[in-house]
Amino acid sequence: MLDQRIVRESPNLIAQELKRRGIEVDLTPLQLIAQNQQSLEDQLNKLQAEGNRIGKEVGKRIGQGTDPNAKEIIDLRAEGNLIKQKVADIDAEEKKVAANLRERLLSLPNLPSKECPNGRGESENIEIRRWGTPRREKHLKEHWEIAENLYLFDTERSARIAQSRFVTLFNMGAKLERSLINFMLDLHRSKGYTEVLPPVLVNTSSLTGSGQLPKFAEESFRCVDDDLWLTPTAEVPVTSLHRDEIIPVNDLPIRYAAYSPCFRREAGSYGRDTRGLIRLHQFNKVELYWFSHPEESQNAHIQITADAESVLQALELPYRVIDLCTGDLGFSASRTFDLEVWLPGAQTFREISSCSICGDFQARRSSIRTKDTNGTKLVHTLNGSGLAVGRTMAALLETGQQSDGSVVIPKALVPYFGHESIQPELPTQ
RNA sequence: GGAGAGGUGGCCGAGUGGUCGAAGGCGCAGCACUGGAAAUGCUGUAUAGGGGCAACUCUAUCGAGGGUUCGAAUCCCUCCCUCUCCGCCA
Repeated sequence: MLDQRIVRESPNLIAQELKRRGIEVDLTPLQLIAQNQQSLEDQLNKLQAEGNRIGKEVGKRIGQGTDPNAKEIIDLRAEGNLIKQKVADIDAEEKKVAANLRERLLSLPNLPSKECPNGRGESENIEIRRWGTPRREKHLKEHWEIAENLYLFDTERSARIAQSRFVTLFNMGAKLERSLINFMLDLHRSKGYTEVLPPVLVNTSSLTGSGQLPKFAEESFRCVDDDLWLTPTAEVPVTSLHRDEIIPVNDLPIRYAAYSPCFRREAGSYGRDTRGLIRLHQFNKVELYWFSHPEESQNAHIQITADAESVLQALELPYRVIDLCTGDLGFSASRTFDLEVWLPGAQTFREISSCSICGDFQARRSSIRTKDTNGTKLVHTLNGSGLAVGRTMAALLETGQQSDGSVVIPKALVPYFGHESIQPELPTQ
């Protein structure tokens, strides 16, 4: 959420920055609403002050022995009643205007950071570095082909259980998923992250606090009877972990590594990535999340990205780092580095982690502050996948595939997985 | 699900209609004392929005929302949450 004061005083600044995202808005109506809200609040404050004065006067006079039924008291009471009526009217109006203002503010995306490159969309993103050597041989298989022979997962039967875009893992597939989650969490723990296993059902306030609501309701699964939603990413519950808190400055930065299943409707992606583990309604993810002092957040962004990269490096998975341009930026982000892993079967890079700095955007929505000698201020929040587990498995299978149908497991994962490779002749039962 | 108790400042805890934004304690910060520290003493210490160069001041907030009243932390209603006991359950 953007600062109301800026909306009131210099909305052009906002309009200018939103334009970089490709959003053309006239903020004059919003400015008028904000100013109107403030003017109503001002009137309200003055009336309330008058009402308080009368109330105290009555108390004082009765306390001094004036007969509660004396004319002067009755007159004061009448005056108080008059003010009460006016207060009720203005208060109702102010609430209406304030709610309208908030709703509109909540629907505006974050402003891109100065460093974020301008661009209209995906095609104008900037590659900033690569790591590792991609496998470029011909006839490499895609992960679902590899998995079929090894009987690692089944998507068709999963449609019987749930719907399309769900997966059931079996045997070495299930074990691989489990070992990847443990591996990632241990790696991040060793760097000082606090491990978190949050609720998977989150309420409306949590989704609003991190920016998924009100604009993206159609992307989340909802339990209508309970005001609860299935979390689309651990970013949501972890943000709300400190909602309405003032974090002591010495506790910053707070760094969490949260594992959670993630649920997304993937509305509007019909026909895309219909096979395999790339795009599912339910997938596992280990999410990195920082609450940072505002002055430290730039460095934090570099660090959280490096921490996400370290997983790919440990797993020997080649990748590249993309600096998303303003037109491709997510709603809450002010700048984002995407990590794209190389998928040898598809001969392409695919997003496996998105490392974003949100500035005070989520902190203002969620009211998360810190206090130092200069006063109380909003913290900055950052998030990055570390990593999406299903896509990691896809990359591992395609990268480790051998001509005999087996898959070699990277050394770092062997202690977790318990096998150096996955062999076709392993029993499937 | 049934019965009962309760939700007050960073924490504990007083407050049942009139200078209560809220006693007291703890914690924290500053100052004094000390060679240094402990102990002690003094002072300060919520958040948000408005006005003022500032000192300061106004408004709101005692789980949330509504009501009664000139006036509500205090009375009434609704909801949410927590705890205890019983039932059920992985």
